[in-house]
Amino acid sequence: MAQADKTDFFERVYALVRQIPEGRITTYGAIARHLGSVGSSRMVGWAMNAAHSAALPVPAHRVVNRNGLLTGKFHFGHADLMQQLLENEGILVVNDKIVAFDVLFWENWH
DNA sequence: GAGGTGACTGCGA
DNA sequence: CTCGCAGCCACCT
Repeated sequence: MAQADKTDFFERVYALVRQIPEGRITTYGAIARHLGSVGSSRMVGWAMNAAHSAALPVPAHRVVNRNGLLTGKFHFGHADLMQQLLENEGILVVNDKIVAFDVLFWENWH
């Protein structure tokens, strides 16, 4: 299976994000930590950038920063799109920030 | 081959 | 509480 190298890195991120149930969210640090690279949190965000080219849809709107702030909302094509997607799943967002984000925080990968 | 950038995080002042 | 700096790894020019 020596076909995917660094591409596998993105797939790992996509896999984790897709495993997030509807109405739940996670953080870049949690994903990076699960990947085994806590300091590579930036790579997680970069993987999301490639998510736009992903064959399957990646609920990147469920991924926010450590503060629960919609940092990547600007990359969804529209600044309010990410918030609309979250609200559409029952997640309340105020000031581009997720309410009770620590409660909705998904980290069941452990 | 080298430099710069980036959807982050943590710690110090 | 707010602001600034350094670390991290992959991609782009």
